[in-house]
Amino acid sequence: MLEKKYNFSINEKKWQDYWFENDIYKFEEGSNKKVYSIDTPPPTVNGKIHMGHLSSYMHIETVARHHRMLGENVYFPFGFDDNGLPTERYVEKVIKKKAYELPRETFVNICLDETKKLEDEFFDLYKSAGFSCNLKTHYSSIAPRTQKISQHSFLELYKKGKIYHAEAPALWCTECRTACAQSELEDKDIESTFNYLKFYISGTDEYVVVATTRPEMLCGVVCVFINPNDEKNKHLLNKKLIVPHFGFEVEVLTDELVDLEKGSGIVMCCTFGDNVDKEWQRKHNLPIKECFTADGKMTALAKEFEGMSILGCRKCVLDKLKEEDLLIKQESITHAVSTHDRCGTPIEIAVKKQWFIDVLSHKDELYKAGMDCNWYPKTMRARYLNWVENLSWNWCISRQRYFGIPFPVWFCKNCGKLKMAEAEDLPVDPLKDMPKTPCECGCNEFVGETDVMDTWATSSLTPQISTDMRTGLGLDDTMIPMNLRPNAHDNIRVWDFYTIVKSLYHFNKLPWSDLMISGYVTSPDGSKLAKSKANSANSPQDIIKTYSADVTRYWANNMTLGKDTAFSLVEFDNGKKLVNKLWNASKFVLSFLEGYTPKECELEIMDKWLIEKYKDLHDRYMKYLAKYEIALALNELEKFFWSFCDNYVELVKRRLYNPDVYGEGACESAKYACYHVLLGMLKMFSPVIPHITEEIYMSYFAELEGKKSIHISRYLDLGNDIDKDLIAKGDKVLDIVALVRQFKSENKVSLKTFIEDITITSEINDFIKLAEVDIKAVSSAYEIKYNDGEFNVVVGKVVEEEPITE
RNA sequence: GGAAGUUUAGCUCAGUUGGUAGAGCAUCUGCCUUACAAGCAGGCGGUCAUAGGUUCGAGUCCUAUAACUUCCACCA
Repeated sequence: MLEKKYNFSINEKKWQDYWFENDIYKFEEGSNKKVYSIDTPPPTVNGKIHMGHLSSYMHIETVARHHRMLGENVYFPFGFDDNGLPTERYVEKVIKKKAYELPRETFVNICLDETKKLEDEFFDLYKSAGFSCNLKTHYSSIAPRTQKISQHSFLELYKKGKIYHAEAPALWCTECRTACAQSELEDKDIESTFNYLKFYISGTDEYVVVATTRPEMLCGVVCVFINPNDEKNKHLLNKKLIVPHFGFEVEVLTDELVDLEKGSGIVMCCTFGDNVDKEWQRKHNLPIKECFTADGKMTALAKEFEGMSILGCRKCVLDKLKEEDLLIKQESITHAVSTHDRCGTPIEIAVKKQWFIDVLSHKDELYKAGMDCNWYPKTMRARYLNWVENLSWNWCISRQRYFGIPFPVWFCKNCGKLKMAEAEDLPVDPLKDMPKTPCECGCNEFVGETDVMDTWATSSLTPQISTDMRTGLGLDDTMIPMNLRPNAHDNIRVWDFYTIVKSLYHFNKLPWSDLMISGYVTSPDGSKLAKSKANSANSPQDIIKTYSADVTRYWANNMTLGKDTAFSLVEFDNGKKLVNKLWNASKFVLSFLEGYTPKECELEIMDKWLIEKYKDLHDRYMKYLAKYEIALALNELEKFFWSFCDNYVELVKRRLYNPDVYGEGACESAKYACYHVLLGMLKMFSPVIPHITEEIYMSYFAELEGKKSIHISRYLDLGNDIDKDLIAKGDKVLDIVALVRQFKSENKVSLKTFIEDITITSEINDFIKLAEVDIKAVSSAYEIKYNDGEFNVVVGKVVEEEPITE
């Protein structure tokens, strides 16, 4: 028997431990069931998890549990993304020191310690949310086995000519002192000034006006551009201009990209101030002048400003220009500047030796791959395609950092030639290990590559990393394509894109067939939820503690797929009510089922009706979930459940209470319907609210079904042959009951008040007569009278005494 | 500048392939009914952003407009 009140804090813990200890969710090796594999997002280990992350995982959870109950063998791995810049920045904050202030090895060791601590915290949270992924054996993106796969991928793609090492312009963060990728850019509105400067024409007293937002880059000007159709300025061609203050001369060149309308129509080009400069440098083969160092200090080119920060130098140069009467005017502007998403520092372009994966020459294939994947919701495909179309940089995978997977590469001390590691020796650390064979030039001494890989170079291999946990096959396509990649929409251009790149290049296959894209949880005012706010009162830990994991999961699963939702605690109340109602309804129904074993019997008409309604619900529920529309499936189920409580149970409870009055057969029939429909509903609720459904299931159904958990049982499928006619007629009976209730409500009497008679006019009286006993019981009526005709119900007089049944 | 999304009851949102506008919350009126007052019954409340179009019929399809949101590009 179920207790009077359900205590979630005791029960949730109880079942979490039970599931964990009994390996309820384990992947069944050697089973011949259909496999359903999920490429679980490994959380980035760089701080706290907020409600947005949690809700996204709760969607994945529901899908995993759903497929398990469809009878599939669900591969639901788990891992941590615990290397790379995000982790380094987290650690730098914790220890209040920059990575470069410590010896490399010391810093890496601190990273390993700190991530371990955080991972324990994450682990507890995942468990307390009732997650059914494999928490026992998880992968880590810094672990040796992962390093091996990642380095192997590097070697393979290098062999295939997809990776190249080149001194080329790359996006550079002066704060993190590393190169980064296009996907790490984030626009930020920054206040600045547009400065109109005098460029004198060499050998004359005339000058032209050139506008710039970056006067500190004057020392790096390599030429000046005008539009080839610029009549006003064409006299400048073949003349030289003098760069203000710095005094050196530059040529005037033409290019279509120059906007005639902007500024004076004359643009200075430095290498590199922005993307266009990068284009021009390549196109016109311009010299490269480095104005600043890796950490954002001006170089000797800046003359007296050497050593200053970029912004400091800007200010001093402007002062100087004013002093020398070279600054005509300044306009205040706010413009969008590309910044580094990890630290918010404006991104520069710097030339360094970097490792790149070629993506620009495969745009077409990458575009097609996006077309071939199934995106849920469909509109998310556009974001991917939009990103691929706008790609303008090859994927720079090298980072001048420390806590990452090293490149398995050395350089010969003698000839400087690259030396790649052998696949069988992986993983290698080129700073500790040495190649086993000499260089082609005969030299035996090497210098290891100090750069490390971008974290996405590794996490783009999660299909292989998680497969490897099972098979130990490393870089292998045994489980490719996986069934599902779930993540939030911010990761489309990053993780999803890079994973497609790797899978296409390695195996010429899509990494997965389906993508399920979650929306964001925003603050109540609609702004982004920041990780920094995760410690507030609404931390996942606190929410789960206060509202239970089930209610939190209910909340998360009510979000429409792909749509951002403002976080609101009010929404949790519905979940609380549902859980409470489910408990009470189950308690009530089970009180009649004690000792009952289901067996076929002659069914009363309204019991048949309920079964048909259930089949209809089951059908719609499955169709929605097949499209990952969890919220809609849940909504259908809830509507059915509340109607089951308020209508069906009310209709049959007297039959259940009084078999002596209504007959054993009528009671059996109600029990049959109650048993199946309650069980079926519990199963359908269980992916979303796994704890309370388990508690109810285990108290009664588990033994009869011979299962050790509801979560490894199958859904209750009562067939697809739905009798729509019976459903419509039964619904008419509910209409009659509703009209009687309305009558009593309008007359302000209790629903149990007895009435003399009900006169029903309808065209389906033969059917209604079959339900007469139930109608009489629920409406406390003495007598039902029938007329043929258009549907109408007339309720008779209220009477004082109890009607005599039979 | 390009793309996507949103606009439905006071609030938060559902609304499958076109067929009489839905739920929860809020509010109001009742009801302690042998599971549940964290409940039950009932009521009030909507020119479905605007303007056109297709259709026997449009919240749903098409075209334009407006407002808001997001992504991308621009960054001289």
